[in-house]
Amino acid sequence: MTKKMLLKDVARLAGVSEMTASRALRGAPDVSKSTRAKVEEIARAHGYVPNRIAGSLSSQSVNLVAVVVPSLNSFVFPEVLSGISSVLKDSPLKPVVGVSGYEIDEEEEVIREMLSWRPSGLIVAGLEHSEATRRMLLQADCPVVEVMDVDGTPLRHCVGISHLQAGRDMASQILAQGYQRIGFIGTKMPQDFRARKRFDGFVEGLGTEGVTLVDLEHYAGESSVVTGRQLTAQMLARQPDLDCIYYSSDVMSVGGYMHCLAEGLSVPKDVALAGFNNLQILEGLPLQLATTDACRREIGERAAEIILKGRESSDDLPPICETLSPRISLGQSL
Amino acid sequence: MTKKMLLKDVARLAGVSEMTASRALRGAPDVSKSTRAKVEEIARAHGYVPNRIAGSLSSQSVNLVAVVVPSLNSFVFPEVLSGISSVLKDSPLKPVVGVSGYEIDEEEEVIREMLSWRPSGLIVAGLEHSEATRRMLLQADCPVVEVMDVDGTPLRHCVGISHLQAGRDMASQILAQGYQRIGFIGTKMPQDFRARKRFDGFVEGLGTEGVTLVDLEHYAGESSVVTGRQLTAQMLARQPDLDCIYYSSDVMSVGGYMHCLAEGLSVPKDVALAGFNNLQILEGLPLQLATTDACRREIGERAAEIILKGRESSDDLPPICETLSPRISLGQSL
DNA sequence: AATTTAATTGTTATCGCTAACGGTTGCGCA
DNA sequence: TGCGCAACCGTTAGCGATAACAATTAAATT
Repeated sequence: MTKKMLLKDVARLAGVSEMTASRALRGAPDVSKSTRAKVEEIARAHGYVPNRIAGSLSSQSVNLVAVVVPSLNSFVFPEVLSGISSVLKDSPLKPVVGVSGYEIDEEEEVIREMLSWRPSGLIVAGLEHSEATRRMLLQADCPVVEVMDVDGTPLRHCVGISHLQAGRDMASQILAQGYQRIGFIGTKMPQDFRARKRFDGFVEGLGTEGVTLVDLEHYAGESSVVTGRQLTAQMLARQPDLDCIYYSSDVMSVGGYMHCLAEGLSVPKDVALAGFNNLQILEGLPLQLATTDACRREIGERAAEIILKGRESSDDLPPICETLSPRISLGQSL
Repeated sequence: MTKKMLLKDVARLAGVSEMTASRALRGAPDVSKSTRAKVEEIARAHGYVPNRIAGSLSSQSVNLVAVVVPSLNSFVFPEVLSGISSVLKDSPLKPVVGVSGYEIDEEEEVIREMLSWRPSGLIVAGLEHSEATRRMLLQADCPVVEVMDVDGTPLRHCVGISHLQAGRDMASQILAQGYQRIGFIGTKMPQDFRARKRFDGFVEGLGTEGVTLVDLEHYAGESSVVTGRQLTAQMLARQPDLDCIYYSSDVMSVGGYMHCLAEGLSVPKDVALAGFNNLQILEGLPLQLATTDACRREIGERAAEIILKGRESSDDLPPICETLSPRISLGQSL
């Protein structure tokens, strides 16, 4: 009870060999009911916690799934995680999260760290990686799933939506409502490739109708309500006759809406607003803001299913690429 | 390049012993510049990723800090994490997050899993654990820090605030503003011990002035803006003459505020609102909502510092308990 | 030149657990 | 009685790295 218990201690106290104790505690077969009970009893009584470092080294298997996301503050990845967890729930696998901070070099470091633990699978947000990261992922002897985005060349497996298309679709919806003087406000712009793709798709979509952006703000920091509010205030000050703003995230569009509330502007009469992600935060607002559902939870679920599938089949899984269809909801702000 | 590289492969290719290769790659001293360069070059060229499972078993040290929190959706723990990360940044330690879902049994399982990896430290939210968890934590041969809450008996180290006091303080502030018909809305109530303590402190605080709660809602699900809005609507329908509502979280008070905006109620004239946590989401609102800063980031930082300190000193750290002082901000909603 | 001393590199022995395989026991059935 | 087959349990040999110590070389000192 005092010093750290090892398997051999449990075995000795139970009067069996280490191997039998190991089998008993792991729920492996070939152990009689009675000895299993005795071993379990002793282990519990002495607070034995198996050393998975040793166990994993020996069994050459680690029941962890590495999940690498850019941020945990952005409200978007916790939902992906929760999709992953729910699928992994009734399997021996557990998700482990790493955060890359929207930095491609940080991502490399995090992924190297993750892979050094030899996980049973790896799920990473995005298709853009450093060359070294790409090599690591290709050589990793576990299934690797790139998620969120399908605009690009997946290494092998991939689950996501087309952000280019999401941008285009929102553009066509906005144009269909008759808006003409349109602005865009985005955050993390150089680094957030998906936001960038939505922007590109949006501009392209406007272009097909001969419309060009009236104003544009690319903010380097992370999304937040207050940032959305400030940038909206600035943009409307610059362009008083703007009639619609598309934001890189709902967090920002909520900020824009807050600005309108504070200034007594009517949405969408004075200015229309649209965001992206369909975050939960939109739900309680007095006005339903337009957004595109990014299928975050489902992406997590599908990715986890691929990992599970890869574990079952001994040989390599054929490449899987699932493109989900995001749903636009116009709400009352367009 | 094709098959998985081991240290011995790197060593062979570099024409040195495994030990030298190991030293070179770990940046250990006693390796000549030239051989170090050669080894590093070969490792990089072949995409060698060290096996930390083996390394950790051998060195009997794992550079991970386990962090167990109830949830990642609640907007509150990511900030604690970020405090932890920032302190761990320039140390070899890396945080690993586990989620207990506000369930004491789930927490036990997650902590057992975490400890089975023999981390260098463990940070866990809350002071309430199952008996088995308590035993595990006492026996763990790494520093354990309980965070967020100081109302109770810490196992050893502890960093947090008094939620009882936070509740009392908010009560006295509210009473000082002259409110008398007061309601409380809380979520995760049976399981979220800290919300419960704030509630208890709040009721006690009101009691010292002879005031009792007019209405009370204990919602089982997680906090969200929309839930806050709905419960507020219901409560105000039941108690039209309520003049103030205290919420278990800012997420909920924002929902209450949204209800007021939607219904054209004036805050605080028609009803005053107060939340807890000082979440970032409060920042962009048209009206500053009253709240108490829970010192989340600082709690994370202090906890991480204790872990680092514990690593340095070979012998056991004397128990440390840091009680931070939450700051109330009245904003414009009281 | 002989001998320290420091700088490098190699050898050996684990780390704690589990895969693989080898025994032992007991029972059914011919 | 004796063979075959489960059911159970033990022995041996690593898993891939590193700590600790031994050995070698090179540089420095007397």
